[in-house]
Amino acid sequence: MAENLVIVESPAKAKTIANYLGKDFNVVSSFGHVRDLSRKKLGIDIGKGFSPEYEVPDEKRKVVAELKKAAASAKYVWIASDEDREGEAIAWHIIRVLGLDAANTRRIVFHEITKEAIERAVANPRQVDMNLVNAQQARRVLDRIVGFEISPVLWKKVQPSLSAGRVQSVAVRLIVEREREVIAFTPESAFRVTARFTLTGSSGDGVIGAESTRRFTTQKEALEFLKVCAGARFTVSSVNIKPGKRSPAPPFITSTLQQEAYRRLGYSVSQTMSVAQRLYEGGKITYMRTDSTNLSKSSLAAAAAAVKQQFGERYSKTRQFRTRSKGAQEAHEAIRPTYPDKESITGTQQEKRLYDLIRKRMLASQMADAEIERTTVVISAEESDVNFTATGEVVKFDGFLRLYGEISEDEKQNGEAPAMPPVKEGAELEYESVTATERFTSPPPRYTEASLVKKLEELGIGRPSTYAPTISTIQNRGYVAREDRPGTPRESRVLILKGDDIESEVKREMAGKEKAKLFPQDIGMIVNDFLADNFGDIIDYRFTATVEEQFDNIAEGNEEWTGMLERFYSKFHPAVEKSLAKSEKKTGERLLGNHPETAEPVYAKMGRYGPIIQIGEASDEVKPRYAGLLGGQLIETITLEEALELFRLPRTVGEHEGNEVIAGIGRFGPFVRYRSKFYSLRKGVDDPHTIQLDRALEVIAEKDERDSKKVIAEMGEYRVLNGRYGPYISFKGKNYRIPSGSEPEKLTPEQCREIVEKGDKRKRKK
DNA sequence: CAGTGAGCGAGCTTCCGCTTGACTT
Repeated sequence: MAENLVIVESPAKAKTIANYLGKDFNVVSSFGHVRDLSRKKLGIDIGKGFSPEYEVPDEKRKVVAELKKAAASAKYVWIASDEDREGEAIAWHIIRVLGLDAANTRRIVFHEITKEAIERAVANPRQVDMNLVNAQQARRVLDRIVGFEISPVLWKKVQPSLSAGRVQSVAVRLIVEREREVIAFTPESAFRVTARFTLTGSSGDGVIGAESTRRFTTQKEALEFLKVCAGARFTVSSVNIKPGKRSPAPPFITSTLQQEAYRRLGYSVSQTMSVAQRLYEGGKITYMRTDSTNLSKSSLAAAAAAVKQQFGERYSKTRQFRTRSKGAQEAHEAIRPTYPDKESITGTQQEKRLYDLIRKRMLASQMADAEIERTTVVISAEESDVNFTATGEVVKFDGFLRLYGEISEDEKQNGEAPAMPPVKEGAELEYESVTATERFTSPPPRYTEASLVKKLEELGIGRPSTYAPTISTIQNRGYVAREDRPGTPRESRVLILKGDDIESEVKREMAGKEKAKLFPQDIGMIVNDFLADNFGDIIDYRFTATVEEQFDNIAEGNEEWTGMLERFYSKFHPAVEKSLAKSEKKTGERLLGNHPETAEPVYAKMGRYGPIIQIGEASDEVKPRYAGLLGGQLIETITLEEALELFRLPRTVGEHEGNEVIAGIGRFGPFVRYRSKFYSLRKGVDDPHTIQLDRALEVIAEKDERDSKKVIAEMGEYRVLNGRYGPYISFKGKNYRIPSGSEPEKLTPEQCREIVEKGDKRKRKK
């Protein structure tokens, strides 16, 4: 038995370290925290100095038992959890849960997993830092109090099962406020003038694309300018060549990896994390939850060697980046390939692409700046004081761009800045065309998952391990949804001057088209407004930064952690009491106007099952009429006309064989109903408002046909069915997968029974 | 699962951060 037991947080890390430490060390993992506050109860005795009641959760029992056993047979226990607030607390909890003796327990830390770093750590053990542990306890207890005291207020005042918290509520607030900016935005248009010039005569040849230095607010002004341009003599009035350079971005941390994987590969935040997790477990990359851009010495050397080997000496430049994010705890390295010289890996397509991105970003960060020559040409005509400018870019030395090109939003739209033909001052030009295009200003952009992470990180809210879960939480609670929008058609006017003729055109474009953007939902807006009214301090963007400062004070030993909580709670708890004392329930009710025929009031508000329109006031005599809002409609913005439109459904389409055919829109979209069976209508194909009986019957027949094919075979209680994931067996309300290789049509009842029994066994193992 | 609800009441929901499974009928 090994004399030494080393406990780290992650099993993948344990495996690597074991290789460096050799036979005398048994390296095991705690799988993160081993205990926490009770899941059900508040778990804090506020009256007794905020004393926390910790429990080992069920799923951690096994790990703890194994750790205990391993510790009992070791002479020395080394706890090598991360060197940050959470890591220190993990170490302390392990000591308490395992009942370890301080005398033979050693706390060690390392920031990178290299032989040298680990040997240095082992040579310098220390004790658990209780100040740091207390800072974590303060953080934990504060988050629990905020979450577990505000959420029940929401259950009473808004809706059951809702939640609020220091991180998620700010995330929702960002999205709600951005949406309101978009709603309040009115686009303005102006005419942007571009021209294509050709060099003439002795000036050489080539084409230059240029843009006017002025924009014109009205079509009339734009037209007048084009008239001035017609027949004007254009010359190059100045040529300015400026050298410039571009530097590579730092290697990835969690938030930048999520952003780039979204931008370049289209991965969602959670997708990126799970692919990265697999790469990490396979030993292909370093740890993927990190806020540090630091690179280990050995990886810098490996990267330099790889760059020199692939591109030559001139391309290599060793750099170390300073971490810039707020509140970074820097317990790990940047995300990089374990072996930077390894160009590709085996794995799924997704894994290969993400690895490639991580590797290129890291190697590029160790490459030389790109050298660029930017040419700006000013073109003018005597007839007008409005000039044209053209810019061209020539890459003199590509440096890191060779490996990791940039894609800015501009470049995505316009492509690379065009190359410029060589021109001299005074060169004469002729226009091929001059085009005035009406352009509209855009509202501030809605958040994507990735840009929300970026914003949260800027505000210092949340940690690398929580970005992805937070985004899931606010979607699971129904506060926000990731949606596409087709946009609305908009006309843009275009004037084109060619020769002496000016033509006008109207271009149709889609305004406000969105893909995978985060949209607030009604319940998110109502909860946000409720929190803003009652708990403004908590959802203030600076709240986390303020408490983080206090946690830092505790960590440095300058403040008692219970004192800090005392001060916080003495202000926070009265706000909870006050919000409970207010009797009204928040439904976000909004009066849209009065019904044009009956003059009854029409309201938009939150119902038990979602947002609804209500016509009429509820009383003993009057029973109001209700209709649900459609996807994309908001209580805040729906108009009276749109609201009344909703009452045209459900409608009777007609009668077939003595039964009514009804069309409507339900929780899962538009449908027709026939003999109490529902048939979904495809968006963009059939509209429940207008669908006719013959078409409705077609839809019904199609689905009945599909359903009849659903049953492959029926053998008493066993039914072989066709499902979303292929054929399966249905037995007593439970479903079972059919092993691959067997033909579902030819299954016998005996084979079915076997499959079901095997399936049940698998389930029971869990 | 396809409507926005009788009445009453018990029981439930919830945080953030550290980790990885199990599970895809």
